[in-house]
Amino acid sequence: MSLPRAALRLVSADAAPALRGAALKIACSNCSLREFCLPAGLTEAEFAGIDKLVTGRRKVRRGSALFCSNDPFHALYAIRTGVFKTRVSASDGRDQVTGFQISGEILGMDGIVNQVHYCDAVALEDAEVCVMPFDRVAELSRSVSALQHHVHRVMSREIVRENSVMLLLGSMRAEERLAAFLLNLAQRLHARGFSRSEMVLRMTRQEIGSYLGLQLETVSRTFSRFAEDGLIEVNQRKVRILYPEALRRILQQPPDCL
Amino acid sequence: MSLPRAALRLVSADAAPALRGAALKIACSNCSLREFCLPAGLTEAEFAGIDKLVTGRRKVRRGSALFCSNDPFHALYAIRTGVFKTRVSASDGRDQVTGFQISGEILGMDGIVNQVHYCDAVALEDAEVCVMPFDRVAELSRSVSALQHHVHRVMSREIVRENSVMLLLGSMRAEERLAAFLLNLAQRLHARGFSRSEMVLRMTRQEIGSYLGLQLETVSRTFSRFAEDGLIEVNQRKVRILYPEALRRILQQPPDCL
DNA sequence: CGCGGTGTTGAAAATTGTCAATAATTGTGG
DNA sequence: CCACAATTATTGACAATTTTCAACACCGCG
Repeated sequence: MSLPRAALRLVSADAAPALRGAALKIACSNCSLREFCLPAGLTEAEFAGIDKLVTGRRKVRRGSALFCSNDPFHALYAIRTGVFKTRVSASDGRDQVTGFQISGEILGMDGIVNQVHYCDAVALEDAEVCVMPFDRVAELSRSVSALQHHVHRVMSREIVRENSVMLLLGSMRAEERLAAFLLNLAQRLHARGFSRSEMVLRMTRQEIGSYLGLQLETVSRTFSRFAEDGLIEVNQRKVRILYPEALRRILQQPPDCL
Repeated sequence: MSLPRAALRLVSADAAPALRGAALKIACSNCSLREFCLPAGLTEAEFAGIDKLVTGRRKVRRGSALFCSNDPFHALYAIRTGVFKTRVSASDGRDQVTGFQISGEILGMDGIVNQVHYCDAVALEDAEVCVMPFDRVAELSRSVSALQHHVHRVMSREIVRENSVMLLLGSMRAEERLAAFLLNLAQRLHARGFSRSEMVLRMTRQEIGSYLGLQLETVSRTFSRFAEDGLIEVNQRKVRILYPEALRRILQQPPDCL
């Protein structure tokens, strides 16, 4: 376990105002999440600029917020470690989880329009993010068109993601929603090198329910039904997908297919 | 009323292939929708560049698509006249209306990520849009930072809008959904100079239902209930809001307030 | 004038929500 | 390290909203 210890030292060094080498400080160029956060095919010179995008890292303890609704907006955040949820609240206190974000994904784009955040971003486990002040992002994208295009793509991807959540919320039944949730999460974890079939959920049934527009009891029951039918194994937060094709089939069945 | 007549002549001139002055062709600087489509506070010189953003206009007949899912992406579209719906489809044919767009609003941002459109944009009445090839938008925003910021804002605004639709779909009951729909549409129409209370819906009950995650019968019944309660007057597509405060109150009531 | 698409309304069915009780797990403090 | 409290998860019974199916009315257009 020497590597984590080194990482820890690096992090605590980050916090200190005086630093030896800027390259060591925060090196996107060496980051294993590069392919998720950054555009591909940058030149050396462009990388040098990009490395200056990230002005620091920030740790967020489980349960606390990276930012909240109405907080002033000044930066985008790239998740290094940990899982977040984003949520919006109605005036009467009801809230809606709008997404779960994992390493390599970007948080904060909701703040650009009004220079104020619209949602809360809460860590579901101890997490760390890279802070990218948005004025730097904007400035650098004026000269590095690969970065410009990347910013456009990341925002467009979020629009498309939300489109598909709207499809889920607007026209799927409980089983379909949960199947879509599990397949999507497994796919994103797998892209990051985790198991294709096993996962440990970092969110509660209530949070899953909020995201899927269901009550927590319905989520729990649907998990149980999937388990009974042999599609998955569930033990609290530990989920193993046994028959991904069956889950995919649930998604594609119109409601009147018995 | 000499201005409108001039505008009309301008429009018909646009249709002709041979044009005298490019400045006359498509003049964002003179467009009454400027405040919706474009950044505020541009210099003369910047306007000159912006006017070159729009390469042409395109008419879309009622019922036909401006673009469809899987169409190659190359432009954003600013709506001049008419109302559109956007919709996404599941593999089994079910579809979900993801939004209704009116004059001054921007279509096509879903296409940026994969250079292919993710949704369909269908005109609900005869419509006309300004075509803004995206590579021009990108290039010009590298030099005109007000435009760059505007593009970021428009995309962020769409992310925020979809967030609030997720809240609607995930945690509101039928009455709340319809109230939110009516208030939102009325507000957008009013910002464009239409009546605050009277409107003619361009979409069917089915389309409203799809957008709100409800069946068309539920939409119809909820309209009738609002009318019975004196909140609105409904006659087919003609709707008049009588007590906007009551509609707003419906939105803010938690479901267990009787 | 009639036809097709659209809208309204009723009755019954079904999915999901609500309430409640219990079990399992996690975190905390002694 | 154990025990207790608090949070989270599961399951059942019942209620409620919404969907489904069906019949009919309305409107606009050819």
